[in-house]
Amino acid sequence: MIKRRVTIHDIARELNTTASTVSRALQDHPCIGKDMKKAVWELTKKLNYHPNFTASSLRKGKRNTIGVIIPRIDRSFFSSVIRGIEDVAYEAGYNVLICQSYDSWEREKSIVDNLVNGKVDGLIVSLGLETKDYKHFQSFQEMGIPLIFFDRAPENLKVHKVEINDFAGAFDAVEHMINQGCRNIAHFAGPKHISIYKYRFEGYKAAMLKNGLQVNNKSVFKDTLTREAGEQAAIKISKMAPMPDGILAASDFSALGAILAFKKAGIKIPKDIAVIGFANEPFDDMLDPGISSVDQHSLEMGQQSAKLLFEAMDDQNFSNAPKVITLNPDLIIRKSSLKL
Amino acid sequence: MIKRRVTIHDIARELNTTASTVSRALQDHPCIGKDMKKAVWELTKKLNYHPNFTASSLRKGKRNTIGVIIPRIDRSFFSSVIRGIEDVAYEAGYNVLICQSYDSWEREKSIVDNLVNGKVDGLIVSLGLETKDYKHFQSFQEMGIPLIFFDRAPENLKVHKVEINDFAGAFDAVEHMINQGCRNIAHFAGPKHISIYKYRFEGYKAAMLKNGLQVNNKSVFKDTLTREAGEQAAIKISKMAPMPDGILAASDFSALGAILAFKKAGIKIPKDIAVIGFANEPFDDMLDPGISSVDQHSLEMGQQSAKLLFEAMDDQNFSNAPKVITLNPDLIIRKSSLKL
DNA sequence: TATATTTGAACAATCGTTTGCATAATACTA
DNA sequence: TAGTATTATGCAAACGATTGTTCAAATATA
Repeated sequence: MIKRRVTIHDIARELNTTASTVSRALQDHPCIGKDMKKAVWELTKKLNYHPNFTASSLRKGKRNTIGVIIPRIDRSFFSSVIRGIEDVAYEAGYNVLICQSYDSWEREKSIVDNLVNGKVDGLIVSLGLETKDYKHFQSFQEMGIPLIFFDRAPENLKVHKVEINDFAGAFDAVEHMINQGCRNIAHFAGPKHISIYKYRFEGYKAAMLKNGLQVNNKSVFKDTLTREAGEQAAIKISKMAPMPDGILAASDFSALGAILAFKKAGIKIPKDIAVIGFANEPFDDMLDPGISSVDQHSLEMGQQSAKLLFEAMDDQNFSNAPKVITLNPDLIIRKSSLKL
Repeated sequence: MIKRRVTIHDIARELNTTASTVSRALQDHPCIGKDMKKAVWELTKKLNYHPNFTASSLRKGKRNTIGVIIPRIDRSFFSSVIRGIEDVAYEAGYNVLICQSYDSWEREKSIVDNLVNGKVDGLIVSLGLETKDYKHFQSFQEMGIPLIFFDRAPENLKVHKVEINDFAGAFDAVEHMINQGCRNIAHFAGPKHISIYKYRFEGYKAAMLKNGLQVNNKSVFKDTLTREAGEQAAIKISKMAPMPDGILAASDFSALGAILAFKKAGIKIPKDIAVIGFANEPFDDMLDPGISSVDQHSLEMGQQSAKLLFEAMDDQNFSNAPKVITLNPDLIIRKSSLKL
């Protein structure tokens, strides 16, 4: 049984004044006298008054809420990004609305459509794996609601985004393995239509070529992002002759799957084969051997995304010049890649 | 540059009718003629009309949004619960507002105060570690906004909650270790003022006593929930004589810390000492040995919490009889506790 | 004392939808 | 033909806060 809320009108009636005066008093408006303010403050306490946020939002045309769309929240990368976002939003007095696309284009579209009706003042998105066109974000843009992408961003589109230098991350990881004596390095790739995976692949190739090493097509495993896929790939690798002596995985999960499969097969890591993953998931540090990985600064990515969004919301003309923030990844070296 | 939104008045003007007719047409109200409906529908498409959610919320007194307060989101237990909540909410056409208390009483209070102004139609909470009184939730209750707790719920308070049978979880885990030959089992406990940790401790004691085993005060490690605390405790344990031959940790993280410390010290798991944790974190399955753990059905906990909240929101008189849903934990047995 | 200035507060419109009630037009019954 | 249903629509008042404008009283100035 929801009780009728106390409103500023109730306060006004009790004090023989009007709602506008009460409203101004609550905002500490200079035009309101000291006594009146005091009286209002005291009565709000007494009556347990809470301003109606919806009414205020409607009048002010601002919801103080930002939306976040991610594939799913129970992935440490994403939950960590959200932590960063929520943190910045909280400081700014904003709330965060979370939506999961589950990598489904259908659901992503339905979420965007649901959010476009003024529920949020801005939106932060990491695209689902299925998403290849971005029409559903158009109405958002048309409404003039600021939009920021992070990690998985649309390619060839002038939008604000926060990303890491995936090319450099992959490049450095591969060079590190080469320095450790690897000469025949395999790659666990992700879907090429997603730019982050494309760039990781490019970085891998570039490092190989720069060091005079061949990229063998057989050593590039497509769509190998999950633990299971990593296991399968490892089984194939263990049967190759000559067997690769290093792997750059585009995901920590496939790196994990491979490592566990190798262990089972009696293949030594890093002695027989070095492994480096991507994302620096918490478990990298818990395993033996620890998994070397490219840290994506997920927390910072969230913070930067939120900050960029707030900039865009503050500055009306911000959208004219899409801003791209590129974070530098850090190669976290652990035992899985230390041959020397 | 936010453009002025198209409103039902714009639609009405164009069609020489009124806003109320447009509104009803959009709702497919039986009182509106077919032709008019069609005309309205077509014009909304053409003008790219999106209903203003805030205005609708204000009028209907309903926000279609639920709030969630958790200590922090980048813990797989919590992110998994939220996944469950968001899932159920999405199906019901509700949005989810996420807030992190960081286990701070101060912040928790500030969040609750911020949410009480009608931002949400209902609230799901897992308390912060610092929280010992629940006054800040009172205004929420007074407003008649349904409130559900999960996992960390207030004790001795008649509130709706979803919890697992922590007593049974701990009890079963200890009996399992006893069956594996353990006789001197230690416990890594959490703060006693939080009921879940209290019950885990009780379950541990009960299983010991039932099997004629002593509970040694020295074997109960207080506030040992983090990886670091687990490491410290393991170091102490390794110096005890006789050394315990089993540990029930109230957290997977302290179990992890202990296992890593034991490994370093050359103490064999489970041969020298068995270890069981709590929460069945994803990493339990990745380590060698795998960590046995009490699964808390986090996803289901989220789903049930959301469902319970929706029940409470539907039924005005629901609050009269606080409902408690208790999930049965599952003991997931892995190598860390298999001596036989 | 008359006028100008400042201060404090009231009036009323507005944000965009929703909805109870009134009304007009048409169809149907007696 | 009058009277009753039925159908389709308009009118206007909400929802609760915000804010530009107006107005009255109090104070200061000439």
